[in-house]
Amino acid sequence: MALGKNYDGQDCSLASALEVIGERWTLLVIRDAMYGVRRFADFQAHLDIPKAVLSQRLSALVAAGLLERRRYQDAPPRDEYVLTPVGRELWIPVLSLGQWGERHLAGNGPRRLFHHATCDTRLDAVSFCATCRRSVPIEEVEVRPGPGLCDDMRRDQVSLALRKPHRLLAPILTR
Amino acid sequence: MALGKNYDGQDCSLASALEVIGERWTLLVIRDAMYGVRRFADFQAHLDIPKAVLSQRLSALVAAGLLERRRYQDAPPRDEYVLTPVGRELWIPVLSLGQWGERHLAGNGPRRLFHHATCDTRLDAVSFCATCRRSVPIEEVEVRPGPGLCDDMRRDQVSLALRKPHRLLAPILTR
DNA sequence: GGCATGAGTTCAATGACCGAACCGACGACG
DNA sequence: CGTCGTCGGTTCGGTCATTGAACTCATGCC
Repeated sequence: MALGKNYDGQDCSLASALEVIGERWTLLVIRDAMYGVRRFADFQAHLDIPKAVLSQRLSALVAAGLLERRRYQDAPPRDEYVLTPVGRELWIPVLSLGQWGERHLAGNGPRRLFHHATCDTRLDAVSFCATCRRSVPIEEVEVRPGPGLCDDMRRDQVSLALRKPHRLLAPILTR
Repeated sequence: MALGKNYDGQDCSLASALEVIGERWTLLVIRDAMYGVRRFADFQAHLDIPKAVLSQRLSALVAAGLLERRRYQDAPPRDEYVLTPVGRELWIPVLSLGQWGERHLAGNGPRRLFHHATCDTRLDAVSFCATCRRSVPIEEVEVRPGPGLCDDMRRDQVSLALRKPHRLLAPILTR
């Protein structure tokens, strides 16, 4: 059976989710949007993704309501892409999946550490703050470079910006 | 840039995870293995997945250490596929992603409910039991049909088995 | 006017998915 | 013994998705 773009025949919520975020590159685009990437060129440079694929993914995420397109300049017309509240709620699945990858696959120690921005506590794999004893929404999370982040790696502006602690969702303004 | 099967060039744990579970169908296979599906024919019938794709996915998951292949019969030789502890640890990402899909995309109410098998409490989107005040591992979870599950749907043996409460990981033995 | 930049679009080659058919090794049955 | 059914695949050619490279358009700047 053709799974199809819309996962016909699969009667479950997971399939519905995969229908939106299951294509190649999509979850990485969402992850970058969580870091605060907003501009086409920044997504493209940081992910090194083919432009045609990025264009299609961004449009699909806008159509699905996970990103919204915002005009940031009129002449020439320039749009940026910002996570909606629906998109933001993917924070826990994205975090927990990344932590699973880090624990079982990655090696070299954690590349990114996620902290509760207000009390500085490092969060667990489901964004739980042990100090405040509550789950922390993405709006209150700060990402920091971890010991596994190599210094000789990416030179795009987003990678450079993420070498310092950075509040999630805060725009990474590269120009 | 070619993302490649091994997500070359992506320096992050999420990409490592997607390298293993990011292909079409893979996460649905893992989800079925969590329900207790073990036999090739059962995965195939429940998911209605092309056999060649299923065969490749199962082999890849075995190679990656998420599933193990077990001989359940010698004449003729017959293997089944069982989640390893590494595969089981995908429970939270899979659950939270499914809950996101249910909340924002699915409609018709929840098709599956997940309960703490020992105290009967319904679990939240990160498998937290509010009664016991702890996160519940997959080994202690029971899946039940929810109000959104249609009675006129799938007729494969796995779907029929899941119409009753069923302990996760417990083998669904259809023959 | 020429060049650089940003946000794409186009296109042909390659790889992944898919439906359909097929295969081999049994066990069951008449 | 021969035939059929079942299981766990394998094969194959057509369709779709991804990709690298080139290109386009609309600006602003020098």
